[in-house]
Amino acid sequence: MDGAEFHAAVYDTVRLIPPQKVTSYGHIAKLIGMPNRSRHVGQALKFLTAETTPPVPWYRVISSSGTISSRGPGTTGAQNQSNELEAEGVEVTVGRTGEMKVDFSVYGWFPEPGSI
DNA sequence: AATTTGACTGACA
DNA sequence: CTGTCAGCCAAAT
Repeated sequence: MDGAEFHAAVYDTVRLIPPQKVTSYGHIAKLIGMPNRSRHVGQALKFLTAETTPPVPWYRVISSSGTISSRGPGTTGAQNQSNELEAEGVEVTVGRTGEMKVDFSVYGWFPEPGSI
């Protein structure tokens, strides 16, 4: 599997995430069959943002601790991501420091590899 | 060619 | 709760 196939595998897996559900980078990597490529999942996702067909719901992928990665100062990305999630009906908890969290016990999606 | 970076994770203090 | 450390690897510097 080369870089392009890795990208395609990530996109396909992200598209499998059901509405109103979220999962983590590490689990995406696991589903692909490469549990130690969590960082590259993030790299593949940042390369998106452009309109793809069909679209990739990248905003349903967050860190394993249930928090949305801030990626840079300002209200870029992360704020938009929480907006998208709330639009889907996912409850996003925001603390006083701007921390954005999603309750995995309610919205988490972690199927076993091979069950999909 | 060598070093650093990064939308990460898990374990531990 | 916060912070540190090690493991991971393609891409960027």
